[in-house]
Amino acid sequence: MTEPKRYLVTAALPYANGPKHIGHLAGAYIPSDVYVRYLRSQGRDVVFVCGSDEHGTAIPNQALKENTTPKAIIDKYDAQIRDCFFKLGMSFDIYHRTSEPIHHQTSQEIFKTLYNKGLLTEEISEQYFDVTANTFLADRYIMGTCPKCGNPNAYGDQCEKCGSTLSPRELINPRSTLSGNPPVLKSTKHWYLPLQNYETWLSDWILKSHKDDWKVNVYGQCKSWIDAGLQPRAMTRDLDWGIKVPLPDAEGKVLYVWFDAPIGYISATRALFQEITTNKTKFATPQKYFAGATADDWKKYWQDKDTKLLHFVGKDNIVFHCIIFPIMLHATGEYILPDNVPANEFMNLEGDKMSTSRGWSIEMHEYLADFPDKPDVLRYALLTNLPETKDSEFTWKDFQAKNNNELVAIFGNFVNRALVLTQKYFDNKVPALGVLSETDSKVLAELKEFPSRIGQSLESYRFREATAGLMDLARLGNKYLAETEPWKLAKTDMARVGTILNVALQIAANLSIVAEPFLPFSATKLREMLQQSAGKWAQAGNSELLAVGHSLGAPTLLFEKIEDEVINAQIKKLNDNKKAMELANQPAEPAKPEISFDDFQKMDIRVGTILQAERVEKSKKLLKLQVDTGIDTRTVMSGIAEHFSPEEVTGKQVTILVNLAPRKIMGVESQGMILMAADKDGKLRLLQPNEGVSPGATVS
RNA sequence: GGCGCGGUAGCUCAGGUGGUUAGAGCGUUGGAUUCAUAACCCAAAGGUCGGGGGUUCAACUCCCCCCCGCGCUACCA
Repeated sequence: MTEPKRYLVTAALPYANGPKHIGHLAGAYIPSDVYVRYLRSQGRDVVFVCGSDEHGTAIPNQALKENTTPKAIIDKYDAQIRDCFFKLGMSFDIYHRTSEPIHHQTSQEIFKTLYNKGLLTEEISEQYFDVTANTFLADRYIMGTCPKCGNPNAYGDQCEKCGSTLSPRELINPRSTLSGNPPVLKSTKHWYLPLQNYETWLSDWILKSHKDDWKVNVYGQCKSWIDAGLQPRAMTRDLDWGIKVPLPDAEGKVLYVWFDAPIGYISATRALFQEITTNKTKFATPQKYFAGATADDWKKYWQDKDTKLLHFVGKDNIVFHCIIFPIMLHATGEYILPDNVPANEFMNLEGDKMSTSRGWSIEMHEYLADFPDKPDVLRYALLTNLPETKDSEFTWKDFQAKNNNELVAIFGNFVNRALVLTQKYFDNKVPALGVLSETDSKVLAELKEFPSRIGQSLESYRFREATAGLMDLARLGNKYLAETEPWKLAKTDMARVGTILNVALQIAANLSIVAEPFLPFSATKLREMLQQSAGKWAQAGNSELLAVGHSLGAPTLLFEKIEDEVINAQIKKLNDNKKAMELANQPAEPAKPEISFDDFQKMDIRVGTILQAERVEKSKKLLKLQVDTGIDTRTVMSGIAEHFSPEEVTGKQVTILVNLAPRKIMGVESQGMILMAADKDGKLRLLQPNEGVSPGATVS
């Protein structure tokens, strides 16, 4: 395998319309970070970019929902995601934003390049337009009756009841979800990228040259798309949020978010080199290769054939990173193509698909709030169970087990044993190495094998296997101690004990190097314990990392156990969250059959005041109320005792139906009915006039 | 409906181009041990590899059909 001159690694740009969850981490971010940290440890020239994706229709719509501006939305979620990534140890050289001017510029340049080359086609089509909101509507924002099953709440792209895919024009009685009004058809012009023109080229590139080195799930999905035949795809949208189409006759039009988002990788790289050359490094971790870099050096990473470009994404992104973006890059004639797109599948959670909107997810910021000192535990739990070949499953019990049985019991325990023994017998100094026994030699020989084996797994994007390799190294240490039993020899042969502990400590020192890409925080902690400077991958496997007589730091615990209560609380939180979201998302009760005005007129509804309230014996639900109706003072039995105490309703104005036929309830005659609003969760609320009115005021 | 990816021990998952007794971790059981966050170490039990056909001397691995899960897509491969 010939080693590339340099690497450019991208991690999917998170969409800044909401918080991101651990499924996103497992899909793209954690693996990419491990990979990059490994490359850096190898001394390779690598740039690692990411950033917030801040355009598209969902952003202004989220703003509408949160009653704020699109800018406020992206600022909020960009800051949140950025902060979480930092706390989880994501080592981007730059975390950029697609709202930055340099990205607008880059995207427009690429659009213009394609346009000037005559590679874009113009088409005029009729699209639904919301007159009140003064905007064209994306398919998802149009609802109507499904032509196939009659579901009145089908979306413009799909009916979720019968599952059929729709186009907005098929909907019966379409309405805009923004205003609720029926939209009108309006013709509009857009620029399309004729993907079908690149079929042969794409087929050669993917189906022929990457048949063996791309993952089957990625290859299969690409093949499916290519075999299906590609269609022209609109690269512009009617929207006032995004990157302006850089053409004279394009008022009110922006670039399609999927056109500009992947270009964000390029902009981020440009911005990185601008920052390096102006010494503004905020979230960057520049490397020695950047010495003497110029602002134009980003081009080496995007245009030089000796650069290995890698896109880490989740499976929902495969088509954009393997088909559309490469076609864009290829069409410009200026850019290199990805060497690989090691996309992962999805990670499910406790038996169900992760979904922020359904409340069934573990958001990054929530995890960090609950486990602020445990970023590595999450990294490890995800790494050992990445959805590399198929959808995988995250459970809290498994998270606990991975922590308690592996990080604590194997990794942390081994380090602790080696250090505590050294402290006990050798005053915390690395003891001398004597004559090696057969066991020692065997262990040292095995130790030597680990770094390259783990490295090979990483270079083939087998992160689970690599992570298992790391833990196996700690196992080797434990096994070595169990076999040599230095605590027994301490009574008779201290020199031998020294040799054993020297070997054990060298294994621990190796762990700190090999663990760094996977568990960066713990690796640092371990280095501090060993009083060891950061080591490079090339040194790993070496059994002389720690010099004889070297003083060690105080042994502390690398990991701590996580108790059942903590895990149970998380599971409960998850279920509570889901229930809350179910309620919030539950549709309102369907309307009752129509009635006439006369029917309504028959009801005599008034505002009354509760003068007295008392509990009713043997009844959980009933309160016995004395209500001043303006006409009289009467007794009303009301089933609100589970929601209100007598004290809190006394003196309150309420809405009362006064001409309801009297009825005996629990032996007491109830003369009327208090009207209540029942929320989706069954909780009751009083209906009160917004200002006090005199008792007996009629309601109509 | 079509296409893609999956369906392997109780659980989470590995198993290039078909070939001796199908693997790992966890869990379970037994043993050993006490330096260590009762952790470590050793060992055992556990699978008709979704179901049914076929090719082959030989199939978890190739072909066909069916069932299930996930994803993509739509008068269309």
